[in-house]
Amino acid sequence: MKVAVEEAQRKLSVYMRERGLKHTRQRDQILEAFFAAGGHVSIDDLLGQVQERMAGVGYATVYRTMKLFSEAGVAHERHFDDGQSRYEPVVDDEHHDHLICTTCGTIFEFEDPIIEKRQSDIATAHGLRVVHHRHEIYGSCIAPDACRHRARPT
Amino acid sequence: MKVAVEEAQRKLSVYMRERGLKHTRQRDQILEAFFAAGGHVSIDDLLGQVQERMAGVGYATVYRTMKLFSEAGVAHERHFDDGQSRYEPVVDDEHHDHLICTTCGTIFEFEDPIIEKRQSDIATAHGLRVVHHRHEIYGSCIAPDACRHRARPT
DNA sequence: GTCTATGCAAAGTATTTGCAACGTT
DNA sequence: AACGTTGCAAATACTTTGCATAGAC
Repeated sequence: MKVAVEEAQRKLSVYMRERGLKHTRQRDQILEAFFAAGGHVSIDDLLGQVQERMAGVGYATVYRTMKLFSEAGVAHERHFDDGQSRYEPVVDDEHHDHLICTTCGTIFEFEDPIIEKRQSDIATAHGLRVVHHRHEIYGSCIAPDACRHRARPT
Repeated sequence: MKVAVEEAQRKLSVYMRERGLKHTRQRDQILEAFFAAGGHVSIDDLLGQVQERMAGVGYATVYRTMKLFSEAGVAHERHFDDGQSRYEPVVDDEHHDHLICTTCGTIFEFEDPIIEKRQSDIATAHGLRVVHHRHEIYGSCIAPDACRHRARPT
């Protein structure tokens, strides 16, 4: 993970330098907290994490910063069924989709070449070239007891 | 289409009768406007259509009614990338996913057995049973000129 | 010193809810 | 008459924006 943050820091620095944006303490802290959080963090959660490192940071800064990170290509914004924006680190520009457990809320990631292939065939058949896609599978635990073990504090 | 509304009316009547809900003029009108709209209508658009038939209807009624329709199984709520809820009629309980043209906004529907199969295999591999899924492919027109022809007023 | 970033509070969106009046059964 | 429904306005949840001050370069 250390490596991932550093790569993101470099990528972000380049992006900011190119457009005369400034390096600030809050942007540093937000980036670190964001990568430390692992993935699929909501703004609320992230703000909480950031405030532990640096009191006084407000929502606006986190919102603005995450938007910046998305534009710089170091974060990806996601919208699942709960109506909040969630962000996940972009690592090596890899792509994946999500499988969400409706029992415990765990979010799994998956990537399936067959599905990807079908998608682009379907798009082509309609005269389109895939720009991006969203694919979320919501499922309930076959064995709820086992599922509970995977539960994480949202 | 005539047939579809009638089927929905029956389904809805049964649902309402079962729980002592009442038949009202606005529910009738909303159902008709909804089916007449074809599919993927936003609340705003639908309210506009309904008000042409019956002035004075407010947002709250349309929101509440569409929620009722979803619960009764005659409408399906969708959330695409524009941040508005859109609804589409449920016809014969069939399922489909969406392919959206980012050039002209046209929404195509598709259904692919191979993708469906992969999805349930992936869920099973993670100990989950698919409850529902969301699959949207966003694509840009390969031939924009041809694409424009398909454009529809939103 | 110039110009961007921050933090706060206010403003936006999209949607939901409380409540008195109304309509259905 | 009893109870669900409507329309309005207020409330809510999430996100964005205006603006004065603070900070980066």
